[in-house]
Amino acid sequence: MMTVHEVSELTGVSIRALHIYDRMGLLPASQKTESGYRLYDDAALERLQQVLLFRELDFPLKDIRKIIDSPVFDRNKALEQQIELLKMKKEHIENLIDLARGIQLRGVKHMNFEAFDTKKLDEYARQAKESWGSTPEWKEYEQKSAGRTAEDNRNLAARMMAIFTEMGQIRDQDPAGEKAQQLVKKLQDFITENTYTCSDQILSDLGKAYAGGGSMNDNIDKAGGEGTGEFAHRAIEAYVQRRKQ
Amino acid sequence: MMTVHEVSELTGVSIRALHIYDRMGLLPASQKTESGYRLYDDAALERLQQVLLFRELDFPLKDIRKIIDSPVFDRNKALEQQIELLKMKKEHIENLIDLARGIQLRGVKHMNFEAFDTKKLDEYARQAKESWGSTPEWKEYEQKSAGRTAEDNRNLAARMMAIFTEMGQIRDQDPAGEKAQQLVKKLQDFITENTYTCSDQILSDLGKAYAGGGSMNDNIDKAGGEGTGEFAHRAIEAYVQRRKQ
DNA sequence: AGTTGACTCTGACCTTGCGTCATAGTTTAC
DNA sequence: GTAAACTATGACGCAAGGTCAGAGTCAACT
Repeated sequence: MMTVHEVSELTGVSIRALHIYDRMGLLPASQKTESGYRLYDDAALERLQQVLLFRELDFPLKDIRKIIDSPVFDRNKALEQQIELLKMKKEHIENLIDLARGIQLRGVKHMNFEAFDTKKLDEYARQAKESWGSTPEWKEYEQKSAGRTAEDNRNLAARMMAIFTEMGQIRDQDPAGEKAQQLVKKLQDFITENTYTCSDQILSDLGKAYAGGGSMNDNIDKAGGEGTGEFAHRAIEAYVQRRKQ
Repeated sequence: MMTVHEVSELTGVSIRALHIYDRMGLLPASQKTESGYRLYDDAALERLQQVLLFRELDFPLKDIRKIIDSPVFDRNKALEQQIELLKMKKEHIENLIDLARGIQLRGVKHMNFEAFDTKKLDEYARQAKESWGSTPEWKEYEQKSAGRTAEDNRNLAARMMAIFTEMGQIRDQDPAGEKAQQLVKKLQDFITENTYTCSDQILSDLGKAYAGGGSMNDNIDKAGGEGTGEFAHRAIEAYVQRRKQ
């Protein structure tokens, strides 16, 4: 657990910015002390890394939040897009260097402004944003979450984590057992109710993230104890397999 | 002469931005029609190119104006700095690409935020800015121009140009002749009075810019007729040489 | 000559992403 | 137990425009 100061030192993000990111839900503090001090864990840092990559690409913070919180968010897809955009930006800068060198050597008489043109880059960024906000799942999520405050969202997250805490309590039992299967159904219903229709396919995808070693995994293990994410993954697989027949 | 629309199309700068740049003196319209429409000539475009290079490097517009209008402004020095900064920016982006690739391949467990660090870049940019604002000439200029409005500045520019118009009228005569030499002295005094103490050395440097084929040259030729810049250059050289003895 | 459509002007207000106090409570270290 | 260092909230300020609104201008077609 790190304080704002420590996070700020480590990442170069100002304390003021952390306040803002917290309040707008872009990077909520993982926890708060009784006196209201913000504390951040590794999952938060991981999220911050994502945020900073998007920020570097001049995405509006609201959009970043939307993208990262999108029900269909996929880190790898995001990284690919980010790399692509970074490459375009690099190219853009190379063009500017060439332009500046050209002026140095041959004077300014060319009047070439193409190097400043960011249309391609902007267009790609627009597409990238759209790719997160135009799926049916997202539309549904938008509707259901309209008018929700950051408070509400934290509340929902807490209720979701409560389910994983329950799972954690039986993680030494059979993932295909009745209690575990009931909890999986409870989870699926909860997601459907509060975010978007959670098909078995989507549930299965989520399950992979729960055990994938990412921030999801960490969060879940924190709620239910070491190995809960892995357990949830197996329980979900059993659930989905059974329903296939 | 181009309209705002045309300039906007050519350069990608919005019309609104052009309005703002005009009002703040960063990029004054070269001329206005009776009805108040802004018109831009090639010298303005040249200046805009400089502005955009600095803007790309996230220099505040006010600083850009200061730098470009600095009595000691030197296009080549500026270009060198810009290239250096662009190279650093490029490197920064390359680091980010590496970071993103690393996360893709090996997961996020490294928690490396160094790639986001812009301290080196910021520091260099700070130095670059300072290098324009810390010469004695600049300090003097700051004092003399304190409280001057954009209107005042245009006025001064017009009075300066009037001197070149006078020069233009005698540009078929001897640059070392009495009339020409009087005008050079008038110019030197005008600069000393309104900007900073214009030593013979500085005057000589300025003279080179007047004939160098840049925007200065263009502006002067526009005020006094083709060849006036060249004439001014020679007149100044004669003036300075004579005073050396 | 009149009208239409595309431009342009100014001015006022809105927005983003913070920086900068001010004020007040909290924790840590000696 | 007190100083020094942190932290929180809130209010305000700022840059660099975007976005109308209201009004004038210009070119072109009819």
